[in-house]
Amino acid sequence: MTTLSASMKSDRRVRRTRQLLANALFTLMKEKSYNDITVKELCEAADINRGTFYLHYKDIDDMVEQIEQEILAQFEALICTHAPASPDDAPDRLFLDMFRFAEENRDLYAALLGKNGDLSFLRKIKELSRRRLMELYADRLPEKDLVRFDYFYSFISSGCIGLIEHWLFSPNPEPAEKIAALATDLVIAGVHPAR
Amino acid sequence: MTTLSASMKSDRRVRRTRQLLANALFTLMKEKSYNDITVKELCEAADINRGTFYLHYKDIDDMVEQIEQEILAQFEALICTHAPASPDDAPDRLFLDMFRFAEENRDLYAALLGKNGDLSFLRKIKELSRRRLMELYADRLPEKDLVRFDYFYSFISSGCIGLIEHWLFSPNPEPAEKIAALATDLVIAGVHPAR
DNA sequence: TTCATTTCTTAACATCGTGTTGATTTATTC
DNA sequence: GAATAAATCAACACGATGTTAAGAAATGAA
Repeated sequence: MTTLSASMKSDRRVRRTRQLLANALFTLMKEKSYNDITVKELCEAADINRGTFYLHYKDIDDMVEQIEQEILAQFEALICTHAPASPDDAPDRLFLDMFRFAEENRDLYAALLGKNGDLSFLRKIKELSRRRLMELYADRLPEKDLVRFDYFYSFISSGCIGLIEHWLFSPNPEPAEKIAALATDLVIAGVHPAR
Repeated sequence: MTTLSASMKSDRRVRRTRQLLANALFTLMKEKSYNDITVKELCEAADINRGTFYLHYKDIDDMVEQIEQEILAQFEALICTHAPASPDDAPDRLFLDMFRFAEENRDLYAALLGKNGDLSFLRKIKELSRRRLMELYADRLPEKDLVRFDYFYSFISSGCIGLIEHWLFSPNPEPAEKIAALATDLVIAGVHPAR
């Protein structure tokens, strides 16, 4: 059920079922808050027997959680490949990878960050980004004010997620490269247009 | 039911019932995702007859929506009192009001922005802030790049909400004045600590 | 205070989604 | 091809839902 035996994910049927369920969920989430998506209608949308759902997940929350864990693990692995930057480096490369990753997982991101999405997912990915940014750029700390430092990176990581949200739902989205460059600009040169 | 007759809100019993329900909801949301808070347990927590709930709300989603609408209307009224700033003004005053408002409605904010909160509320309040900031500082637009301008303010408004989140859940929160000043700094002087 | 009005309570009801079961069929791996 | 594992199907008890009608309690206005 919640046990992910080795066989469970290598079996093509399992992958198929889970994929169908995930796709159906993302589709339904475009129109309905996932609070009131029932297991019944999810399975009907996926054309999967309702009993089968319970072979994989405890309930819909559990399903979302598993999906989130998987994607967050990938995300963490990705941003941890970046070595601490040299003093003059900008976080271009890190941002680029982050935005590319969002691009590759557009459907999932759109569902979980959309208007019927999951706030806890937003918080988790934001916190991962924030922690990593702080680790990578800890040496640039203006030592006098630690609290301020915390708020700095809360602002930045939230801002970047804001960029992703705006980007995901814009009619004709720019390539990841452009957004990454923009994010770098904002973080390096400051955000105020009047500057 | 969903009809808010004039009498409905002036009657003390109505105010009492709705207040009890809201408090119970916020309390339950500290521990449970509001997906799986049932009407039954909510009413038991509020010590309100279950039938009474349905005199006020269609379901829990409807309840949350009504609460959000009310607070968002107040928020919008608040930020619309601010006249367009003179060219050299910083958004201190606007930020200060925003953070004070969050402080006054701490329980509600903590519930709706907490880990079991509502992403659509986050989006709405962010979008209101963003629109207002753009209206107030439209004249500072660096005309060459409109898309960039959009992203600018997505970044800023998300960043500010990020500050609020970090602030709400920090063990001993600073006064609103200090956060407002910090937000202004970030927006004016740029975010990068190395500067 | 009194009285008409409105809200809250109580209990009962049919309905629907839930989560589980056992038997059967289908698909996959080796 | 045979053994294994997953998906289907039908059936089940259970609990939350949303609604109803009648009675009790609280309210605001005269």
